[in-house]
Amino acid sequence: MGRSRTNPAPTAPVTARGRRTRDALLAAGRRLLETRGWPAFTPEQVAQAAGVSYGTFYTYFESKDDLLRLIVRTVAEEMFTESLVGPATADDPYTRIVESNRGYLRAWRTASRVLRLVEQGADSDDTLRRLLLEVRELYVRRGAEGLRRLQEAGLADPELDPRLTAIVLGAMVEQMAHVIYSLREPLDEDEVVNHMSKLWAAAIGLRGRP
Amino acid sequence: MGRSRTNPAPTAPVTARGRRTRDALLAAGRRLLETRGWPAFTPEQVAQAAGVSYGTFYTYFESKDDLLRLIVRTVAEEMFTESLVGPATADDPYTRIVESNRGYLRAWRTASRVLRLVEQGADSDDTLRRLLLEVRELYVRRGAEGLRRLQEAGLADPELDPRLTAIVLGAMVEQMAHVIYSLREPLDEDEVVNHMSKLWAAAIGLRGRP
Amino acid sequence: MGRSRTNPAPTAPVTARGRRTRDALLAAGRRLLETRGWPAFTPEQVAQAAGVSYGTFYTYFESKDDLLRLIVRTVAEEMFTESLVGPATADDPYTRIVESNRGYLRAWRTASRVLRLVEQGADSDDTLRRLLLEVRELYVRRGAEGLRRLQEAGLADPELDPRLTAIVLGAMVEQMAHVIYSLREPLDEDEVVNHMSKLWAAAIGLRGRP
Amino acid sequence: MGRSRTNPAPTAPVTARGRRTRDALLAAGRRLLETRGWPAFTPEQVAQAAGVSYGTFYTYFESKDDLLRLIVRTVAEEMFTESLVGPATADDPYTRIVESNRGYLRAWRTASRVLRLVEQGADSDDTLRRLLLEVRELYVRRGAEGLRRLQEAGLADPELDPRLTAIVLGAMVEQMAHVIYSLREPLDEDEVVNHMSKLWAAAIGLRGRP
DNA sequence: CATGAATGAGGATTCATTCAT
DNA sequence: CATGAATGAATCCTCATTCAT
Repeated sequence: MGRSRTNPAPTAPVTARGRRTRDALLAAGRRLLETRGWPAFTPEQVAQAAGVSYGTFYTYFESKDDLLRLIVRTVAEEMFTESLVGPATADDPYTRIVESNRGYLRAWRTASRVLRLVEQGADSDDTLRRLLLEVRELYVRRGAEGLRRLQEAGLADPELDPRLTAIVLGAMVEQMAHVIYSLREPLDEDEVVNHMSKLWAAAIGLRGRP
Repeated sequence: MGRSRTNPAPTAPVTARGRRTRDALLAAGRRLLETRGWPAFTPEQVAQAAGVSYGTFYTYFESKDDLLRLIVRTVAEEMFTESLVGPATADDPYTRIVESNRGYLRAWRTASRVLRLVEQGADSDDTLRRLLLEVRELYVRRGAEGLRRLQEAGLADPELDPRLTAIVLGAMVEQMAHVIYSLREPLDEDEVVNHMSKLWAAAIGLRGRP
Repeated sequence: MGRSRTNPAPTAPVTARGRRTRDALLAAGRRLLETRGWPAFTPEQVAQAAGVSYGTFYTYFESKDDLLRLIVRTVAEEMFTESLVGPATADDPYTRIVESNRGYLRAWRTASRVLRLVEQGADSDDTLRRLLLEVRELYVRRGAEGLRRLQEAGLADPELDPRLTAIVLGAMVEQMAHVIYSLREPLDEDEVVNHMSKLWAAAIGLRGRP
Repeated sequence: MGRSRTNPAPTAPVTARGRRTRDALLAAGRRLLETRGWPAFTPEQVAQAAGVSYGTFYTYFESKDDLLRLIVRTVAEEMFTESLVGPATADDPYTRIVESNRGYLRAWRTASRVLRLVEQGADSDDTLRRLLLEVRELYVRRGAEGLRRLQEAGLADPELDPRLTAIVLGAMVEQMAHVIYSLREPLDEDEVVNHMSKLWAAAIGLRGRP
């Protein structure tokens, strides 16, 4: 990390086999990072977990940092994608909050570990930091818009600042994902989702639920 | 061959000078950890930052881990202490919520960086992991009790599970501390405190505010 | 933080080149230990003596201790092997004693330095200590059996306890190897062998020599 | 060890208290060396074992090597002294051999550990090496003279070279001391002394015993 | 003299990266 | 492309010795 680069920049794999190897390394790297944390995230262990030889790592990645960036990008992309799923499955606003919270919680479930790992690595360059901020921003915006729409429909307290409210909501859900999935506080996911939704509905003064 | 530690474990400093040096090392270690993260937390850099020579580090700490444990303990203790400050400064329940949120936010402000750093590596040290859990538990309990009292006084929604509610509240505040102080989202502390309090008051159905 | 070994333990070399390097390291380690003693036995010096770079040491050995164990095992095995050479080359019992003493002396010549070195540090490694005891035991048993056979054939004093006698004999030869080869007392090997044999033959009351 | 000397040469203690402290350090150093081996022989541990503070070590000894030299000299002197005790307590030559062997064995009992430790320390300067050789020489000479006297009195095989015979005898006893006291082979001291004596008497063709 | 803190060179080990085959 | 060996800077830790009080 942080060494000066002298490696030849690996080119994209051209053969199918090459692509498979590369994918295996990516997957192995991510799995290691998620399950065994930063110390296990070494080129050697990644290669081994992917079932290829040590040196092969550098056939596909310029450096360890290179792989890390790619993993984070992948995780971020998944979160972007996930955030688009079923933007309005239900009619009932409360049910939409529940669904949104559940989706949000699950998105963080997958990503939380990796993202937190990166967040504190002082090594992590600014590209990553900005990427993380973008991911958060996406969710914030989505939440803010949802609230605005409710306010416009007269279903939520019109005094609340949508953006700030969404930030606070996002913080709550993100940290709960960490509490449940990483710290392993013995809580039932469904119960938490329901509770958070109930609290949130009350917090924004949601009208229109039974 | 096994080496089995022949040197005695470092003892507490006897002279004033020793105490000063030790304190300087502790402070330097904590500062480094907070400001420059894990990679900067090396005995060499800590010693240098404290203005003493390399080996002096080991006059006072058995190992790098030893110092880390002490720092985390210090941070945790500060949070315990801070949690006791002014348990009931105000009569008005809403004001109490505001004050409590402000205190909570500030407690995490100091500790958040260090505690998150440790959280990741905490796989390897159960002592620390347990300490972190205790700190969180303290805040959870305090929040749950506050809510219960409000419920008993007929001032809050009696249906809410106090513990779960407190966990969610804690998650919100802790993560907001991170968002504000580490990610440096440009938010005004007072505004955030007020907003969180307002949301929370509504969430628990607080009665008795103007 | 505990660190808990993330790198895999070194595996046996796969290529011929690897085998050569590993052998060179083993040989260099042993040579250093024999000729320049414990303080010269550092991974750095071993690597340098083997003509490879510093880190290569750890490609083949888990640690300095690991190499030491291997060396001692090698030395011990050589002694086991050597102890089997020509168990009965001569008919004449006296000649057999001479040959046995010469073999014994030479076995210790090679091993003495290394084994004594380890004997001191052996507090810390029971594996090695036991190995050393086994080597000695092997020679003791062999000597005891030889004596018993002579006694049964009516060629040696039947009153002597075979085991104790063999221990004493072993002690004599082992220490003479040290005196000659390590302390460099200027003595002729042949002369010493003959003298020891003569004394020993008389000591056990050997009959049947001219 | 082996550092260039910049220390002021400690002077001999003038006060009684000074002498006591110095003696305590010497004793502690020797005890540590004998009982816990080389790794425990550090200035710090010696000071601690002597009940004085760390720095005091250097009030009395120029260096760790300095103390080591003094210890070895002390041990050597004891062996010199011991070798003079009762040079002819008994009339009977066999009894004299027994007594001599017992004395020899015991002398090595005390010294063996320390002397072997020093023997292999490549650090140990030539002064020590020469001292060790002198100690051995003393015992060799004594043994050789004893044998010569027996030969002149017609009580021992006149063909034996006295010096070589004494060297071999010395080797046997010295190593037996090691086997018994350091390797802790479970042997009875008296039995060993008697057995060695019997063997030796036969080896030199001693006449004149019952 | 005694004390306890300070020093820093030296030693063991790790691991990201490069290289020869 | 793949492989496994080689490299060496960086890191943690030890300990003999020096120094300030």
